[in-house]
Amino acid sequence: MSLAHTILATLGSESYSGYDLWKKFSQTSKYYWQASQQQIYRELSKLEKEGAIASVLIPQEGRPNKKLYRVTEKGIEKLKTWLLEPAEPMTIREELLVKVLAAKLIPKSVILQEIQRHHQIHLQQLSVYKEIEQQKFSETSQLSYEDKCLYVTLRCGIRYETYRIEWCEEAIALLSEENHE
Amino acid sequence: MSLAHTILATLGSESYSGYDLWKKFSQTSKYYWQASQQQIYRELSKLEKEGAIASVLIPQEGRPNKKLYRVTEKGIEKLKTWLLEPAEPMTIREELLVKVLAAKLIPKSVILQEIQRHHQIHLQQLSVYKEIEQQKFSETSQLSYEDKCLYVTLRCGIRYETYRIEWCEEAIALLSEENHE
DNA sequence: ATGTTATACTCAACTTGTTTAGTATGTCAA
DNA sequence: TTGACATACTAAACAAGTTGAGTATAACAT
Repeated sequence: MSLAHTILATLGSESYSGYDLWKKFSQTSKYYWQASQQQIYRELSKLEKEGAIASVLIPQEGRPNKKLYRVTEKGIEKLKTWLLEPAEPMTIREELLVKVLAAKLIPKSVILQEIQRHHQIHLQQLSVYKEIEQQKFSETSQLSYEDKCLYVTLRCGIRYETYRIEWCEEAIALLSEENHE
Repeated sequence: MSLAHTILATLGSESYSGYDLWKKFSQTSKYYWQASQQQIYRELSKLEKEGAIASVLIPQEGRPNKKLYRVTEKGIEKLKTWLLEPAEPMTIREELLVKVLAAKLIPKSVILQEIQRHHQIHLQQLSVYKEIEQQKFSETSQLSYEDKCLYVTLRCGIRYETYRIEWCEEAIALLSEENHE
């Protein structure tokens, strides 16, 4: 859907190779869009074919050559057009919730451990985001509008992890109770 | 991915037609899995083909006939096997965040209005969930384990909407500031 | 010397998800 | 009586996402 637009937006500020984009997407961009390496390479060749991005081959010593991509005027226009369209709230697909929904079929300890595991994962991701917040956005009042936009996406990531953590804690508390009817 | 399992879990407690499932998925099941009518019908025929569910044709007067589906033993086994596997935290894909990321390319008012619109949508969804909470889960201490599982999924929906609402408010506050550097 | 990890990219098969178009019946309001 | 809406389902093309295999180079540790 908007992987193409995410790539265009990312290439707007800096040039990236497919591999760099993948690393960025699987690390810092985790909180707004995730994509696999193959998806990114495929999208890049599609975008290049339609002229939204252009590449230069960078010969490298000691490691494989790479293709550096940049957005073209056409790509900027495509991005702008999309930006003016309304964004739909994303559809929710929570695998863990489906498991909770059918939890009566398996031992309680299994589902509790699974929620506990997710709790840990989200705690860890939260600490990564908070680290970024401290290092890059400690003085909020002095950010440019562009940086504020970036910061707002990070805040969403932080709030997302917090929501997941708090839900895990509530779920464990509720399901651990022994006084079921 | 787990649409099939969501269907199996749903059919575990009650028989549904494809149409009924679609209504359930687009109304109350909004907070754990969403699927379109076509996706549900396709998944149903696939599940029936592999023997995980079975159907009976219910002739109806005054309206088209319908196929009522129920889970088979094989379906229960399939579900149980899946329940014992770990669930991966779902990938995040927030279209609105990608727009915020590239917001510098369009007038500030456009993005602020869009966030405002999402704020409204989530406020409304939250009130729907809170209504369900009041009507079905007002006395938490007296719920059976099975109902507690259901309640925990609703709590996730409530927390999700709250997280979105609070983020929208924070984003509007931050981006509205006039003292950018 | 061998295995592992990291860089950097391509191809193909497959499953999911979306979009659009149908078929058919009945209710209700303008 | 015409159109909109609700029920109930089917089909098919297309886009997006996943999984697995493969090519190639170089650094680093065992």
